[in-house]
Amino acid sequence: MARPAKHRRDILLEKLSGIFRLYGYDGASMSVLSSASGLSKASLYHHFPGGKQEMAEKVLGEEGKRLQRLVLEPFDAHLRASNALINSLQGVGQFYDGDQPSCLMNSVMHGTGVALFGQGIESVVSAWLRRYADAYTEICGDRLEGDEWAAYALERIQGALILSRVKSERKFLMRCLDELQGDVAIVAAA
Amino acid sequence: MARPAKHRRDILLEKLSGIFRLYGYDGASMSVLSSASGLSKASLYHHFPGGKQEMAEKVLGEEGKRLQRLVLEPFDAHLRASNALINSLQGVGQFYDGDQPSCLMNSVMHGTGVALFGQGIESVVSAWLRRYADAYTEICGDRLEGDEWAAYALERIQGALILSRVKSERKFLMRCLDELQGDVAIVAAA
DNA sequence: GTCTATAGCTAGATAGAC
DNA sequence: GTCTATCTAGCTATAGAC
Repeated sequence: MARPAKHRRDILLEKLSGIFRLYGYDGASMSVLSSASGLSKASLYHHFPGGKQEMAEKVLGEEGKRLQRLVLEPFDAHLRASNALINSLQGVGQFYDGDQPSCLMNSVMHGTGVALFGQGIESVVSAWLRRYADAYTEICGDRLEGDEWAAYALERIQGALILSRVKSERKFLMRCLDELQGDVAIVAAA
Repeated sequence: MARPAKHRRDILLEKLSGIFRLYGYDGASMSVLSSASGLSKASLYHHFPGGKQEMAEKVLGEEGKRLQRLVLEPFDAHLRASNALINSLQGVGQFYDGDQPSCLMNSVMHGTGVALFGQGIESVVSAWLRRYADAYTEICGDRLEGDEWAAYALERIQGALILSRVKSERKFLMRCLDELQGDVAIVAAA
């Protein structure tokens, strides 16, 4: 008997995550969350006594774990910095999956969500920036250049997500990730 | 007597614009729009009989005109393509003003706003992409490279706006615009 | 753990006085 | 052109049966 409850909770969180991603925090009403999850509003309150805010917290927590696993953990594997970076960029492609990839953290960073989650999101983004800056600094030997490349990489990724969503084409994200991996390979070979 | 009514309407639209930018479409409630504008809800309905949707339409219309004037019009001035691009990138810096610049179109591209304004925003972004692609193609002589640079430029700009907002620092946008102008100058000189 | 029913409130929108 | 007062619908959240 393989713990179906936990499994179902993961699925539930994924459904809720999809709604917050599409609607943002204020746009994700309890009615929408209820029909998307297939549970009544009362049942949702049973699972998340803190209501919508707790749902968003849990969903963002899972998203943070996913980012940690796919994008940040490659840097803990004691690889060469260039290989860790390339693995991480491939992880980014998995992290932002689907045909119209978009960033949950960006979706909830408006209206009520800013006050509730802005600080947490800022610290996640900062950690991501720091990892990339450290790795690229190790590759090119210049701290300033490493900082600038990290900002450059995150800008391209986040901007590509916006273009992908606006134009409904995943290719912007894919091409951006390919080019970033190319950058790393070139600088690492030099 | 210099048409104070029109002047005040501009100011009103700017106040409303700031709210939609911060809160998104769903998060911008009539109460918030009312207190931010200093007008009662009934007065807002006098100016915008179509309610919140019409407010957002008018605000997005003004934003479109601003983008046209600051970012796209440089390409109609019969300059060399490289100079037009550099002028346009300086226009981007004016278009996204303030200490924590952010994109109104991105803010309303969630929840209800997608169905209402998604198509209009897509066409604005496409026009922007096309202008940059044409100009860069003229500079480097390669259509494919022009298309790719246009996507690259818009990704960096939109991504820099996200980083600027998350980290509350305008420097990401400024550095990105400086580097894009540097790119253009280098390729134009080659 | 799930539901129906509903409380209490706030949303968008209107009526009508001034 | 602005306001207060108010409507209805939808919101978040809870009570209580099963």
